[in-house]
Parts: sequence; C-alpha cells; structure tokens
Amino acid sequence: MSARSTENDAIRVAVSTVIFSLRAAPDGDRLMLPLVRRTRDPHRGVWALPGGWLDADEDLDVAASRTLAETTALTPSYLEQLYTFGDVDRSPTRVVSIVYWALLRSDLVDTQRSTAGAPENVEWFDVDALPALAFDHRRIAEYALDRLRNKVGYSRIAAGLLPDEFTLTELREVYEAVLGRRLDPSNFRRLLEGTDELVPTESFRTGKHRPARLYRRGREA
Amino acid sequence: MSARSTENDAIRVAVSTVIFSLRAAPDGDRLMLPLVRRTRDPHRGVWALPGGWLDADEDLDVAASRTLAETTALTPSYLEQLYTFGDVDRSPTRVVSIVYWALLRSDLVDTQRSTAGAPENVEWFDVDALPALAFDHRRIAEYALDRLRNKVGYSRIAAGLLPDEFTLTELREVYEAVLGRRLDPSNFRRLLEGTDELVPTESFRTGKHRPARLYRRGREA
DNA sequence: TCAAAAGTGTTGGGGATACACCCATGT
DNA sequence: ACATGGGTGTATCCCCAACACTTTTGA
Repeated sequence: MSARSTENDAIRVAVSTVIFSLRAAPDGDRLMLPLVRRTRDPHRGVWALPGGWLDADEDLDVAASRTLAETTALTPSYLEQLYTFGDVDRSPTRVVSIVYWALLRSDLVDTQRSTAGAPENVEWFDVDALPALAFDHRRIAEYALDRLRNKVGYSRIAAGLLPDEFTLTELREVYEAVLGRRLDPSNFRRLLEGTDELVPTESFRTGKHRPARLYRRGREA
Repeated sequence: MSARSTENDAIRVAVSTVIFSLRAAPDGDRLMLPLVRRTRDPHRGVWALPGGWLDADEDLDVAASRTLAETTALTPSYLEQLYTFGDVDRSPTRVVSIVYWALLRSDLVDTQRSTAGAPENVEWFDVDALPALAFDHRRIAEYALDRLRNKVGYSRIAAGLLPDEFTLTELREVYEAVLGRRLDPSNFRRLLEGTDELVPTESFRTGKHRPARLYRRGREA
C-alpha cells in the first residue's frame, strides 16, 4: 500500500461545476447551463463544463467557485457536491474530477457577464439541446440534471433560481421549467405556504392584473 | 489555470469505504462497521476507516474494493460512492478522500475473515458506539449512516445485508436494525410483496413455529 | 390445546390532485 | 364590463399506519 502512494503523482484532481439558470427563450424561460469552448487539446474547440485544477491549498467548494468564476465570470447562488468521476479511460491522462452542481439566480446572469468582462468562449445551452461535449461531460451534465429534478421535489431549492423577491407564480414557473410539466397553481400555493421555506413580504408586484404578493426565501439551506 | 496543474503533485487521492453489516449482539443483531487500527503516523494506534491510495490505473470503485480487501479481507455485497472529502485541514498533508459506502451480507462476514487470514488490526463496532476515529472519519461514518438510513426507505437495499434466501421477518428485522424502530409485520409484508424487489421461492424455513416462505432478491440494482 | 409466528382483511387519517369558485385589478 | 391572473374552498383518491383477525406449526 505504501509503495502505491508514489504512483499517485500520475493522478491529477480537477473540479468542474454544472450550473443551471433560467434564461429567456421564445417559449418562455428555459432551464439552461453555460459551457466553455476548450482552447487546447484534448478536445480543442469542443464544448465542456466549466472547471479547472484543484489547488493544493484550497477546499473543494472553494475550488469549484474559483474555477467557475475564472472560466465563466459567474458566482453561484447555490452550490453542492454532485459526484466524483474517475474512470481510468475518461481522459487521455488520469484525471479525477470532483463535480459540483449549482444554481444561479436569473437576475444575476447578465449582470455578472457584463461587469466581469464576459468571457468569449462561454455560451448558454438549453438543457434539452446540449451540443457534443468533451470527455464524459454529457453524462455528467445529465447526472446533474437528474439530481436537480429529484432534489427540487422534496426541497425548496428552486427559489435559488429567482431574485430575492418573487411571486408564487414566478416560483411555480421555475418548478415547471425544471420539472418539465405544469403544476396546479392553487395546490402549489398551499404546498409552499405551510412551510418555512418561504416568507411573505408586504410588497406586491403590480402588473397587468391583480397584484401578487412577493415572497422571500426562508432559512437558507 | 495551467500553472496550477503543477501544484497538483502535492495532492494525494485516497479511497475509503464505510461498510455495514449485521452482527450478533446480546440484544439481537446490531448494525456494525469494521475499523482498522492505524499502524503509522499520523494518528498511529487510532481507529480509522478501511482504505488506501488510489492507483493511477484503476477505477474508483475498483480501488474501493481493493483497499477494503487489503485492509479487512472483506468483499462488499453492495457498493456505492458516498461523497468526496477534501478540506485542506482534514489531514496534515493534502489528501482528497473519495469515500464509498457498502453493505456486506451477514453470512459472509465470518467466512471471509477465516478464509483470508483475518487481519489482526480490524474490529467491528456498533454504529451507535464508535470509538474515537482518526482524521474526520467520525463525520464520514455518520454521513454514511445517514445515507444508509435514508436510502433504505425508498429502495430495497436492505436485502444486501442478508444471505441469498431469507424470510420476510428476517428482512423486517434488518430494517428495524437499520432504522432503529419497530415496523408492523403485516404492513411490511404488503409493502414488499407488491414490488419486483423480492421474488418468492417454493422453500420454507422451518423453525419453532409455522414455516415462513423464503424469498430472494429481485432484479439487482 | 396452547403459544407464537405466518399471513389476511378492514378501517381511517393525511397528503396530493383535480377543479369549482370568488377576488382584485388594468383596460 | 370583462378578461386575466391572484387566491380560497372542497371533493376525491391513494398510500400507508394501525390493528383485529385467521392460519399453521411445534411442543
């Protein structure tokens, strides 16, 4: 066992992040994720998940945030470890990738891009229409999407995709975009009103019709 | 980003496994896990989870099985990745630990120990009475226990702790040991009879009272 | 014939869905 | 006034926990 620790030098540790956000599309908001076009081999010119090498002196989640910021200029609203991919043949050299999944509030997407000098090689893609991806990144992206769809069911994570204040209809539309199906407005309201995940405010959103009460996220997860 | 890849040499990748099994105790079967007494610094003489260094040419799950076998002579009946722990300060040197959790059929525990020349530094502990553990291994063990208890709820994983054939009462006792509470025998039966997780056989276990039908696991997960 | 475990049947509460309905506002 | 989305009330279904009950065996 001790002899093997020397072979360890041949293993490199990377961190990648699958970060989701809602972006406007012709048929309403769609769930999307940013990809980075690779500028070097292997897979030069192919789309890949944002990420980079783990530093020797930084925690894993810090590395996820840093490499995400370096490649896309984005800062996640929610971040959680997803899975570690380490098959021998997933890359020409041995790379173990610790993958995170994240959410980005929809109001911060364009803000961050403009302030931080939007990287040229970044583009957002509909989760249902991803291009060809480098390495095993398609499998990783789909795994992350599964996790999001499952996790959104029993937790109230979805509010992480919205600004600080939002109406119940907006939140319901997030669920509908994530889950890919319609939800009953009245049942949706009851489901969330009872919990402490949501805190009602005294403000209302005025629009074309009856004003809707604004809510905030409750206790942060 | 590219410059950082050289610093990567300072990071070592380890694989550890939290493996559960049922073992006889004065008050019935208890959920237990094996620990290994460390024979070198840091934490020499302290109990730790079985594990070892990842080889450059082996997949992660293979490494988990290999290091588990090397340290405890055990072969898991079920194995699944748990989480990757990589805080900078979790060890004096930088170690990223990819942790697996596993189940071992109760009929194989002692068989494996006797055939493979039971390692001296291995001992089984009740999950509710763990000794002091090296590094952050207590946190890891408790995280694995959480995962087991949650996962057993919506899947039928628990059968992985039993021999090939078992009665419903035996399976229920596994659930009770894992979850730490009593379950209604009749409801338990109905819950599992409907699924394809269990396949009834034509054999019966004869004992002190009315014979009970034996079951096998259904489609492997 | 009795104790104990195997196995069946019945009931009721809670959560989720479906949907009828009223409310408030801009046009 | 009316269209539209905001918001409330309620019937129904289904899952599942509780528990009474019958069956089968060993002693």
